[in-house]
Amino acid sequence: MPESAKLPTVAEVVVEVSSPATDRPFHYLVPPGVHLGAGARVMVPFSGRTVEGFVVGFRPGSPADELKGIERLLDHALDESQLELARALADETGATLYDSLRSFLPPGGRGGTRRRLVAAFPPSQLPAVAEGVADRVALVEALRLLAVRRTVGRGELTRRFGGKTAARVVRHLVERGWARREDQHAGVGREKTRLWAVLAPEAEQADLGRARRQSAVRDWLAQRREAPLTDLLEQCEVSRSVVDGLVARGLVVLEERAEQRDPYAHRRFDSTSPFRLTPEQARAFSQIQADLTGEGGNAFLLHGVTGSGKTEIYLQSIACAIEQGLGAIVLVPEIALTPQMVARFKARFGDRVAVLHSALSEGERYDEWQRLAAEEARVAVGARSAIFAPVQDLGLIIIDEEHENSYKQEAEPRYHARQVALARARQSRATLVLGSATPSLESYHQAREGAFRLLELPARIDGRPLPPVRVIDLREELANGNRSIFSHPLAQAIDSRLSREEQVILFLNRRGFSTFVLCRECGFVLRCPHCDVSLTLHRGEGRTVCHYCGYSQPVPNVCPGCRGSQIRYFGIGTERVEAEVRKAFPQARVLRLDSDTTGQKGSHERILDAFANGQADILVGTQMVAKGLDFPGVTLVGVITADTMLNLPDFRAAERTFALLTQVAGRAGRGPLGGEVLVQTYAPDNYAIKMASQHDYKGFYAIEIENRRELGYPPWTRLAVLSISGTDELKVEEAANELGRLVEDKRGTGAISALLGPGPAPLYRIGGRYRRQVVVKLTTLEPGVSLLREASRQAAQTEWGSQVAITLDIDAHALL
DNA sequence: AGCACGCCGACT
DNA sequence: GTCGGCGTGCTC
Repeated sequence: MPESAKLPTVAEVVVEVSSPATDRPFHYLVPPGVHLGAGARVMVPFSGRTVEGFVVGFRPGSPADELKGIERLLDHALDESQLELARALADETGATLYDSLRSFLPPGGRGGTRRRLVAAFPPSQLPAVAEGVADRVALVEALRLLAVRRTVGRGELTRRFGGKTAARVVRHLVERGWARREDQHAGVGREKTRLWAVLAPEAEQADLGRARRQSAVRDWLAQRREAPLTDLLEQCEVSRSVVDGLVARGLVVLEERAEQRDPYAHRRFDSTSPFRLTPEQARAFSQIQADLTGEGGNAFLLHGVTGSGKTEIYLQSIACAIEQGLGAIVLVPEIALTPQMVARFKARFGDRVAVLHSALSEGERYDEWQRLAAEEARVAVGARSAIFAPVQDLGLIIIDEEHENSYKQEAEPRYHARQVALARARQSRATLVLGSATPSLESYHQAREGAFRLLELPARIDGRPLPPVRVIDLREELANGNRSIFSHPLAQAIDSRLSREEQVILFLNRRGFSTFVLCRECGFVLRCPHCDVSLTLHRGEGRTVCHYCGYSQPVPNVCPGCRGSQIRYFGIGTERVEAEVRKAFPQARVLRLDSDTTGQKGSHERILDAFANGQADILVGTQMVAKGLDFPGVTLVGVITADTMLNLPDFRAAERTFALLTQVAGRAGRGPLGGEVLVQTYAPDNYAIKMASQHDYKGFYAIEIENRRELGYPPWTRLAVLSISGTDELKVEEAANELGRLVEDKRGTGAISALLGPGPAPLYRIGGRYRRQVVVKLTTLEPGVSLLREASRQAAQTEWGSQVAITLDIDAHALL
């Protein structure tokens, strides 16, 4: 820390201006008497304004320094270890150091100023933009946005128009008086307060004369000295004015106290004890236990088939960590962070668990974060960003379903939770456990190379077999004249389950009713005006919807192309499956679980509870029904079409198909009645479908790892994607070509093994923005990341590059 | 990123 | 003259 000599100390500050040009420390004098360490959050003058920044280091002052001073110390938000991790994160992902540092602050309470634009005109009176005004198109678009939403974030405008145009548009709107800027300084502290009534010490004997209610309250309060005001009013059945009377007499004092919200206060969790482990579970657990109680720092890949009892191993490992005085982080995919999952952890560890996920309010998440920092809670359970949680003396990190895509953040900083977990575990000598029934190719490869220790659970607990999987060739069904969405075997299987009063899950990875609307006369297909996709019919809403940007329009009665009436709907979604089930099996009680039926808070839980309680026979759904659900009554799982994911133009298509089929198949036969799985497909010979039907992960891995080797895809290389997007097609193309040339120039170093593109992204247009990409295969991260960072920085300075948005994604997960 | 500065053409 | 639009360069 700085030692105040005669010359003032100079602090190195990373400012909250996240751009390549400002992604370096700036130097400021530390005012005398101010004590701050690395990681402090400060306000500093910067280019004519005051911005927030993080102190990342110090150097001694010199007489030659002509520096500005730090204006204000906000707090000591980060410590040295967090600084170190943030630096590594920035280096590995190409993100700015500021964005990386910010990840370690509590979500929601994250510092920084949120700049927003607020409409200053009535919604009905859209101001007219004069002809010939510069940026007219952008101005009109911004005004339309403001008219609808009334407030628009600065970041969104930047994404839409590019930095310079966005800045001009904002200035124009403000100067015309059509909008005003609003700077919301997001402080970290956002405590909820509650009024408490406290009895003054000399109050008890005071004569209150005829004030009957006041003396009643005084007597009630005398027994407990203090109580929350709301409780008092309720219990004593008096109004606030009675208490005010006591306050006026000086007998009671009202105090505002900070209160912690407990998001799970209304729920009861019956505590559970550890279950007896099977011999296989015990073998796996003992290795984790040995690391936790010994040296630590090892990484385990827990490859356990569905229903093999991975969660119980997690729970006992956490218990072991807590016994050692260590804390733990448990990551689960966002989609699996259901109340059922949380309940399992709460039931075992009670208040020592802090839950972090997006369904909590900002304040609730902040409180949970603080409970971890204060060591009141020792276990963080949450989605991706919980890997940054301030768990003290971290001893264990668990990533459940480690192959899940939701662990990859698709915004700056573009990290993968697994990669941050590895760095944190290394730093704290913590034990890392990656669990999955279908490990990512990357992780299994690491295990084979010896970087992870492989722990295997090849069988289900209680000796239950994995369900047999039957692959049904839809081409044959079609040849036999069956045009319905249920093959004969599937229809029969559903029928038999219904007659035996067993339960069925039907899975399809697409929501909506029909995936495209086509005119039989002229071939016109209804498309999104902003995106490169066809519109999906949502019959319940009577609209066709774009699944990428949310655009929707009413279902047309006649073809917009030829005015003909032969409009037909093709492609199936879950809404259609539900309708067909009701038609084919009118006696069945059907529930649907997808993001259309789970819009309201709690509806997800309601649907699952209803199914668990046997209030429905058939559950139709998207991936939501595939993950982590445990319904012993389900004896049949039907996959309506396995092909939807297989044909995506992405190098992970086979891996995703295999994983999803395995996961969904795993929902069957978890109870004593056993179960089976029927998979309908037009590609029964595809290796992903075949191997999934045989529950053969190793067989799938063997084929896929060779495919990846031949094509030079991960895990044999690190895949980086430079994306170029903008509203002007020509500018995007020119900028992409320029960027391609710049990357090509850097190939000589050997870090870049292959370069694909520049070319249009498979989804060429989303939300009115054209998208091109340069795909790069790296042999090593360093100097690969620096080279690509440099290329994108250079491209941003070119004529075209400055007018589009350029992003860099290291270890990109999808190429769409 | 966002601010100031300085150049340029179009107006009172 | 001078006002607003737009490119350029810099930020401790």
